[in-house]
Amino acid sequence: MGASSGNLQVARVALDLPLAEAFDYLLEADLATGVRPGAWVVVPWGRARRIGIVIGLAQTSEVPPERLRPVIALLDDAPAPDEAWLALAGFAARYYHRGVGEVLLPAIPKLLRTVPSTRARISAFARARKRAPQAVQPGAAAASMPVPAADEAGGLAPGLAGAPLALTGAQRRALEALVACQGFAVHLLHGVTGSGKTEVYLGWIAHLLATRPDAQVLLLVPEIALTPQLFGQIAARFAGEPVAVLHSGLPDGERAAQWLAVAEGRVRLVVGTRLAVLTPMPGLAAVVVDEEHDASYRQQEGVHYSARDLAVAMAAQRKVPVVLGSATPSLESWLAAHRGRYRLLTMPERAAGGELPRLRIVDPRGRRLQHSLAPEVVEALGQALARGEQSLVFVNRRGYAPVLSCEACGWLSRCEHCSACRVLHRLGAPGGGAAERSAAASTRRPVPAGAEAGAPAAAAGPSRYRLVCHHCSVDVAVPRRCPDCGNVDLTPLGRGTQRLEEGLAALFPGARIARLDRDVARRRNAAREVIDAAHAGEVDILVGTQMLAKGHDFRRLTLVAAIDPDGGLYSSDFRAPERLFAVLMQVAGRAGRAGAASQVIVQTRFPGHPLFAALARHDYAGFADAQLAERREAALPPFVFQALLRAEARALDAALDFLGQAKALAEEAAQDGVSLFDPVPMPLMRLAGRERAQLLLEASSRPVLHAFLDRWLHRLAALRTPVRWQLEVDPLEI
DNA sequence: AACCGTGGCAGT
DNA sequence: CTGCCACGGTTG
Repeated sequence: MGASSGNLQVARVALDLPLAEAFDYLLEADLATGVRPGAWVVVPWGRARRIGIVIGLAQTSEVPPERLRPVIALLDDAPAPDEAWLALAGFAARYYHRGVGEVLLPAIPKLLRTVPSTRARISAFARARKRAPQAVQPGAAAASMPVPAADEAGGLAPGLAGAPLALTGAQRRALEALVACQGFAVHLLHGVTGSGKTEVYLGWIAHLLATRPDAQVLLLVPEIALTPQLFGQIAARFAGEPVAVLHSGLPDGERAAQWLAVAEGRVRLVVGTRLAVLTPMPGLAAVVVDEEHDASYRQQEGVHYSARDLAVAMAAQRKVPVVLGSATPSLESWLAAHRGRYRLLTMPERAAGGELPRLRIVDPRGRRLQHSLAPEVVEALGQALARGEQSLVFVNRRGYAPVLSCEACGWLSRCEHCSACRVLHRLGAPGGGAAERSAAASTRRPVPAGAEAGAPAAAAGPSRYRLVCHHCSVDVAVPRRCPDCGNVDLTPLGRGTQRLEEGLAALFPGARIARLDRDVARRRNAAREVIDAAHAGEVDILVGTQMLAKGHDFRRLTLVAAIDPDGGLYSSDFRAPERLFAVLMQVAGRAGRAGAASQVIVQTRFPGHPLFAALARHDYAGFADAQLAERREAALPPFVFQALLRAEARALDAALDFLGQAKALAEEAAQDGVSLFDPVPMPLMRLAGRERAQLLLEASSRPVLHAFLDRWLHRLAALRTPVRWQLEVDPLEI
């Protein structure tokens, strides 16, 4: 155990392993002088070799010297050591209670962290360095960013003029506050949909880049937001400025090239999804997190970090300002603004001068519904159609119907592997037999009247429908008769996007209807085609999920109808109302952006719910304050701090047993301010054939939480168990 | 995580 | 007696 003394040169190396520890290696004389923290090295790992990052140097090691093996090579071709990057990874590792290597190495593109073969004539770094990011072209989409050409790295000559913009008073005030800001500060930019937040970000970024030649700025966006529209705005503003784009959909070579250009400070403007936050940025001068409330900032694999929270931590470490922007900020950010930790910048009006849409709440109960639509909805759609204006029908369920049932015996289309029902999906267009792939993306002509008659499973034959589990993706044929009682008359319950699309086609035979959801978007470019068609005025009614909610600016859209968005209202998840309010606000915000009078109709069976009253007033602040009061009363986040231990095993009892042992250990390590709950099966208890359970714990403060977790995890790691487990800090779904 | 060695048991 | 898998301990 005792540290050996002596004059060793030891490098502590972080490796891509799910282990908390870094590993010690000897630095032999030839490397001892060149290796610093942050250096990229090749080390032996058993019989293999791995790339690691040196996180520290020492003269001694806990490991007996005879067991230390030497560092094989220093990758002197790699980016220069970046201490700020190490510091951020160190913070993330401590905060999420994981190893530094688990944070650092997955943040590096695969091509750059594979051990170089001795036969390769040119290193991966040299290859990646040859391609440098280019300026964004107007209309470029993230998936089809211009392929960087060789030797364009030096192409930073161009002017930054950008089109001078007419800013609203609120935009100008927000921009002035940002421009005046020196050092670390968090700004919460709360602007209603259409208030022009992007112009404020871009104006600020332009100012920074114009005044500081070496500055780098990071613009984080949600997954779905890498749209042509955003790149159009960037291109208009930053003519000729190379822009790096980082997201998980890039081909390996391109990802490596973009990443390296950022890490070496050759690109000043970086736009990316959550993973971009862990890219080294030597010149970081500012960070923007757009739609900061968005759940896609949470990494779901490996270390479950929040890119928004890491962006704030990084800004604090680097002493630079950060802007969190949203029309519906997370309650965590809203509270921080209330308490004065964040500076609140408000933009209450739309930039184009358009009125916010009028909002009506319609109760479908006891009404004569047509294809599950209340008369007010049908009438408003008809009127918009007659005026030649566009409508958007929002349903947050994809597929044809959420469940298939047997009314004779109560059978439901449950998934065998998950605790959820399989969703009925239609494979072809309602009128023809074409496959989903070809039919869905294009706008359709109406189907012959009566096409929807009867229950589809029976009327159309099972081959045109499938039952799909949205959790494990198992996809089975629709049974011809009830598996339990033999009844041939199976009934789809509820409505998804496909069934609503079909209903609308029957109601409005002359209308051009297009659907957009994840099924449509699966086909390459299909989402783009639908959006383009909508922009070109080739669509009268858009039907879809929240995919339609973000970032799009449909000029002729004057009606938004949200159909039965009730799922979130009385859910066991205390964050459900917050998410529902955000998505409704966002989808409502698609209406009337060009200034035309517009309306939003929410069809709901709970018209008296205060959420809708606040929504009708466009009153985010009122809603958020009421939610915070409830959360305070119930001692829920953001007033307490949570962590969740999840366990997964073939049998539920094994998972629960493990969590029981974990709880016993926790009670030994517990302290004032920490409360432990009982192990319970997870809401989606069974997933892909694995049984899952969880143990929730709460603490009165972050320091208390982290001190407790340190002691607890130490004991937990010593517990040998076949159960897979993982700790989630600040869990979003409980 | 990936790899190795050990040990149990079935099969030729 | 060999071969295969399952488990558990190690990797510096």
